[in-house]
Amino acid sequence: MPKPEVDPTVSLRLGVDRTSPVPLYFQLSQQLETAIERGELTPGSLLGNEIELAGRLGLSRPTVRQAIQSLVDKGLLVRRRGVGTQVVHSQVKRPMELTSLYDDLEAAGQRPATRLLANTLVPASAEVAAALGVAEGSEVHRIERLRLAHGEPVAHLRNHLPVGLFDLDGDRLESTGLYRLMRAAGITLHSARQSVGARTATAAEGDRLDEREGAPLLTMRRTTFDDTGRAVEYGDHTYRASRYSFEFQLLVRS
Amino acid sequence: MPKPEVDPTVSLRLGVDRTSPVPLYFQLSQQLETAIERGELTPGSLLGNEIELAGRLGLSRPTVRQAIQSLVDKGLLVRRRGVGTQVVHSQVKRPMELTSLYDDLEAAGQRPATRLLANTLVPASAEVAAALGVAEGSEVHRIERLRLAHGEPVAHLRNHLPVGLFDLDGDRLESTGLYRLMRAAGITLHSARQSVGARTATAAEGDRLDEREGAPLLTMRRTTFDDTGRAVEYGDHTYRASRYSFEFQLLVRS
DNA sequence: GTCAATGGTTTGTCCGGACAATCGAACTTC
DNA sequence: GAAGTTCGATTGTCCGGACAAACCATTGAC
Repeated sequence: MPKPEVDPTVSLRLGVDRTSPVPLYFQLSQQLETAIERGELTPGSLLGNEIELAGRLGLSRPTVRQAIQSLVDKGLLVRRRGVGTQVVHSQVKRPMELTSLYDDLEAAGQRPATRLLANTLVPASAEVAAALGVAEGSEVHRIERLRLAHGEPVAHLRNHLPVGLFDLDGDRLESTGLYRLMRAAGITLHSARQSVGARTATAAEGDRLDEREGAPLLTMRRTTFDDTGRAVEYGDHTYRASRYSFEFQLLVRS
Repeated sequence: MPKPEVDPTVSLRLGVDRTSPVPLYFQLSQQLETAIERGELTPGSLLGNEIELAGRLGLSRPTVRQAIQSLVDKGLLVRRRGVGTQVVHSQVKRPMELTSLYDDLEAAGQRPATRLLANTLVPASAEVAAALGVAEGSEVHRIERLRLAHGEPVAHLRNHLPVGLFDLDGDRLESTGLYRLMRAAGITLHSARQSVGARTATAAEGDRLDEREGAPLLTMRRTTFDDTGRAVEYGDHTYRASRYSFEFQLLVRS
């Protein structure tokens, strides 16, 4: 019985534009990714071997491998030596990224809004100084914001930032997220150290978030670093557990 | 004024063993990683250009690049075109991985223990069936465990698993983590979809975890998939917020 | 003094080739 | 029929080279 299993990439309109400044491997990986998203490459199907694929596209094998590897890193493909490359049966949504709550809510169609509660300079407490790597008592920015979705409070965000990093404009703080402002100021975010916990609301916290005293809160503390290793932000956030939870995908790094 | 900034890798004892079955790029990346951990490569220092490094080690540039790239992916190094490769000023600990609580506690020296509360076969509820991709009402394993650290309860773990995946031995469930058992059974874990939230404890939950009713709990729901896309586990866990929080590192994928 | 042009350094991308390691299936042997 | 063997297929690793793109410091022009 002949196996009618053909390389599913042959029917795809794959092809690269060599006049484009976009790297070839990136063009290919994007085309493959959209094909997977659209279901044109069905989960579990083999991809056809690299050498043949390279020949058909007029690319070298290293270039094709680079494209495939980037999708393997994203968790969309799985390679097996001696077998081939398969599309993962994916419930894959998105790995946990370093995004701001604002972008998350906006992507979910939740119409985020921000109410700026405070934007001042304060002496750094011991905790803040340790996180930001500055001297205790030295001046740092302190921002407090209330984040709303559909007009309802979702989270209380308190952030401390070193001075002189970029312009903290009150208007812009209300119209977008902090991370977007930092990126726009030329800061390259690199990594963050996070701690997620829970506690019950005090009376004051309850007032702020429209919850009762004793209501469950999700807490997140985060120190963010840029690619030079500087701490650029320290955040201490509380979320209404009734309105928010962290959703994310984890990949096994092998 | 002359800059005495020399390539710090020259003083390192770097070298590869070509008779070893370990890939050359892996040998190099490990040597670099340990050098960074030991502080022999200080944060912020340049690494010396790839071509010269390759020549010194008797390797090709692609191999050296592969080694460096793996450390960039781990967040230990940063590359800049026209500048060089720098060691990140790292607070880097560990990116969020797909680990079991058992391993986490053990790594932290917390002497974990497990009390097996239940290990039965039950018909799948709608929620479990949807998560595991089986028919509602079909039989699935149900495990309930209490996780202790230093003899104190830390978390209540309820897991559902499809039948026929591997042998669920009660003794082994008490002596190690679930993920270790799965890996030992030849299952290749690939990814997981997680949701982290908070709520207050009911009276029954309080009893189990040695907390009062109304105490804050951290909740985590997780569906884990293997590399074929099968759901291999669905977990519904509650942690004592007073004793546990999630600590992890996030990297910006660029 | 300030700004623009220049050039050197370094990483980014891409090529073509070679051999090894691993997997699965077909085949052989008992 | 079952177990071991062989073999083709596919990815993993490694090499050497070439040019492009981006960054930084220096130089030059105004």
